[in-house]
Amino acid sequence: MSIIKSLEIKITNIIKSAGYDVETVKLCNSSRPEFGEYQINEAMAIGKKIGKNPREVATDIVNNLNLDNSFTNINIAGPGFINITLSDSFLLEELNKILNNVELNIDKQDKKKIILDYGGANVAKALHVGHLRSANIGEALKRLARLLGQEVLGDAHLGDYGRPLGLVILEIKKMYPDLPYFDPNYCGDYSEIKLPITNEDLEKIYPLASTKSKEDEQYLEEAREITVKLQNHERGYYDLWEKVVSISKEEIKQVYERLNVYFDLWKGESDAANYFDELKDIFEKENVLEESNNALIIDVKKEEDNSPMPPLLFIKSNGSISYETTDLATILERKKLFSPDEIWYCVDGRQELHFEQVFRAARKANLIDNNVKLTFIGFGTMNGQDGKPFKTRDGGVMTLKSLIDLVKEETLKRINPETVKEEEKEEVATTVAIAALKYADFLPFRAKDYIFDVSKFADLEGKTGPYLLYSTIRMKSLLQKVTDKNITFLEIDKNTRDVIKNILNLSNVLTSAYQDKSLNDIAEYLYKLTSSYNKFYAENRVLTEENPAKRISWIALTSIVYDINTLLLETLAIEIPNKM
RNA sequence: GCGCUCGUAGCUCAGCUGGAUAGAGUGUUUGGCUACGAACCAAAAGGUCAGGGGUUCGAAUCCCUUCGAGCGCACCA
Repeated sequence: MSIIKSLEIKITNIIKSAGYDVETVKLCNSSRPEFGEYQINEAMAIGKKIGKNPREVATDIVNNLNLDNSFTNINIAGPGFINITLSDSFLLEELNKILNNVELNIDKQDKKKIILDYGGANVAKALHVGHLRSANIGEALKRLARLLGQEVLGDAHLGDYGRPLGLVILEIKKMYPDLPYFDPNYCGDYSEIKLPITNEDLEKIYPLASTKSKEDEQYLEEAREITVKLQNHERGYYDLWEKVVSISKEEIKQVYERLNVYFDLWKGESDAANYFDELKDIFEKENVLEESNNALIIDVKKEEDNSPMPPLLFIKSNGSISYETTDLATILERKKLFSPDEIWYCVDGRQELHFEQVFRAARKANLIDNNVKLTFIGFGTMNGQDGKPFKTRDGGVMTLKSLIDLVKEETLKRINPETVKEEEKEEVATTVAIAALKYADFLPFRAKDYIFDVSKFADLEGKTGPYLLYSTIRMKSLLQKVTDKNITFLEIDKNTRDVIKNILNLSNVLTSAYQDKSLNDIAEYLYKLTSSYNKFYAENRVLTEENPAKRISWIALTSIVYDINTLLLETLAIEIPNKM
């Protein structure tokens, strides 16, 4: 259990023993440090509830707090704020407990099995800046949940189905009509055919086909037909589709790996489609399907709705499956294969209505147990500086690869030639660039739209990824020079007090990040902890300090901060280079 | 039209289940390397928390309203 949590429990009991009824007490960081390090606000809430002067309540509580030697400098201020400071003896004991294992200062969650759907990659489309958030946030949430004791399966849920693929296949047919895939009389083995198409070609084919389909009704109709053929696994077309998917998947994997994003499952929408017949049976049996305009729909309106809630389109009028239905089939698939306790969707916030429809339809047909939580984790849209969804100057989208390269140009300029070997420069620059990119992406609250600006990512000073890497490497470098044995906390002095306070706050931060499903808390905390340490570092000389008790305590402090930084950067999927 | 999200320092953003005097980074001005790694540290300046009203001991935070921005509203995914 974390240090703060154990104190909160202790204080709760103290308040109860003073004769007041409380559930859980929160030990808050003081907003007025001159009165104490922490404050307890409960006396005012209790006073209000039972109609007693809050200062009297506070006095009763303080009388009992005084009996515990964990606290010093206990005082009451204003309408009934109780201010306290933690005693040195208490802190020393607790810090030494976590010195060799900072995870002892982390509160775990009740164990659950979670499937996390993130990434948002689509076959035959380049990963672009819009995919950055889902990859970053999803990967970090996965690691955070694991750190807090959950079992998590990350699923790429590849967009490998539906009309975009129909369009791609159609365009390939137009370009290479003589390929055996389109020859109904071909009886040979498709795996022997060499496809004259690379991933780079694919990334060009889709936009081209998409534009054509908007201008040419006939073309669009053909694409629709091919989409149906694919969904029916028609020979030739389906084989070509498989080839296209495998080419694209390889490239997507590589870009994700560069971002330290690793999926446990590479399931796609097409896998879920295999569950469609079973899904349809369930929905028919539950009697929730209706016919409307030649399509099959599910009414998901509720009486309490005061906003538009369109019906969920189950089967389109041309017989093809909508992506709502694909998502429903995916729920069924996940239930059957993994029986999760929760499914999280880390996707663009604009899809909220879509998922609301899907969740409601799933509940209506009892597709999944009522106690299985379906959670929408929407993130803000990445906009350009004009406030509209981001486009490059020529109107296109910026790929993730080119964004990484742009930032790398900046980091490369600043690599220290005295510590980094020439042949390692490129790799280190890439690692630092990705840290800059990821950290800048984590800072704004998840659900808010944000303005995409390359210079924001290329900024390498101040509250940035490189700052954290640099500082952490510097701590490591210091620790490697230590010659003292038996490192332990022996004393606490005013130089280290601020850093220690930040160390204690670790679990609070992780818990609130987990509750909000937002990483900005962790990103802020890393900066706060690191900068408080850097202030200490600038004002004191650790290794040459003559007072051995001070020196050894300072080394212990450095060690804990280093361990926390390492752990949290790992959780954010930010890699730390050895030198930079 | 209906709904969702939002408006905080020049810029980019925290803070929002109500707590004491509003917080960072950046930019501007200034100081600190004979140094455990200066991608660092310190200081100054910068605010009608979009406007108005309400709830109360207390509001950036909750409620109402006006203005402004972005997004969504069945056969794209």
